[in-house]
Amino acid sequence: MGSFQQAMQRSGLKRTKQRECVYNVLEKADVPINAEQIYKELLSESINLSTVYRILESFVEKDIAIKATLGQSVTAIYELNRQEHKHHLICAECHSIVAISGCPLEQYVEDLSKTTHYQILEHKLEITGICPRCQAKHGK
Amino acid sequence: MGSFQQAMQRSGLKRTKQRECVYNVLEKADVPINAEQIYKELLSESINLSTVYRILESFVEKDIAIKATLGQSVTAIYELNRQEHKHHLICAECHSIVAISGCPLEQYVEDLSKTTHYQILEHKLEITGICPRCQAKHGK
DNA sequence: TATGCAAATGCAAATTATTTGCAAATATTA
DNA sequence: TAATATTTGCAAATAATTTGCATTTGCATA
Repeated sequence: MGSFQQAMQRSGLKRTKQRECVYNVLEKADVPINAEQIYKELLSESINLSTVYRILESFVEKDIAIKATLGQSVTAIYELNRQEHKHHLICAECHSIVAISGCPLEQYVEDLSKTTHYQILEHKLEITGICPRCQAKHGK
Repeated sequence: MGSFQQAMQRSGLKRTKQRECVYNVLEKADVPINAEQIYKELLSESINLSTVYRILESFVEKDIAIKATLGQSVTAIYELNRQEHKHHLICAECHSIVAISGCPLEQYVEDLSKTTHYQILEHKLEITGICPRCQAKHGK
């Protein structure tokens, strides 16, 4: 069974063409994307933008997707809730997002839990910089 | 000299009543706040909301303040750019924010810069958990 | 201390991101 | 296949933020 079908089954959401389209776009994206980007990706399917928003909302509600905001941007971004824990590198100029492999914080978070007595649930690390391409633009 | 006056002098921004008001609100806030909150705080001064936004923009431009978004919220929040680099521990239940002393990422960020060829500017770490007090509530 | 001018502000209107009401369409279940 | 609760499309509403433009103000300098 496809992972979309599984997700619908577990969550109790109906298996519609629109949900499948949005799911597929999220699945093939390797960085978080916003509603507008998903909508544009699906122009040929002529899904309504408000439907995209509603689908994303339902996905977040059911833990199928994760909603977040990054940096100074005020646009919500979404990604499939894959188990793997990931962080991102954001370019301050072109706003491109790159995933970083590995998490430098595992041990730290464990220690922190002991010293603060917080029950740590999750963490988010955002690193901002200038990507090599934008640096090159300056060099010229 | 007040730190507002200093900030205006260093940045070259004019020292206006409105800027001083916004600065003071930011200065006395110990967590980041949004434009609407600042506006409401200043109702008695009757500053226009768009002026608040413009002032915040100019502060961010001049590194007097820092703009960010947190979690799933799509509203920008602002805080004075106090030099100290800090991370925060956020309680998922009572939403209290606690500052963490020390940064576990200094070496990591330096290494990352070498491997990715990004010119790293800054980073933000958000740790979410349940604070001891909220845990205790459950225990009962 | 007055004056000129760029910068800053207020106000209203525009834009962008997101949400909502409602009627029509569709998936699921019996 | 019919019944029904869910989902979608569309248009309009709302929330957050930005912009154009006329007016005001801070500050340099005469």
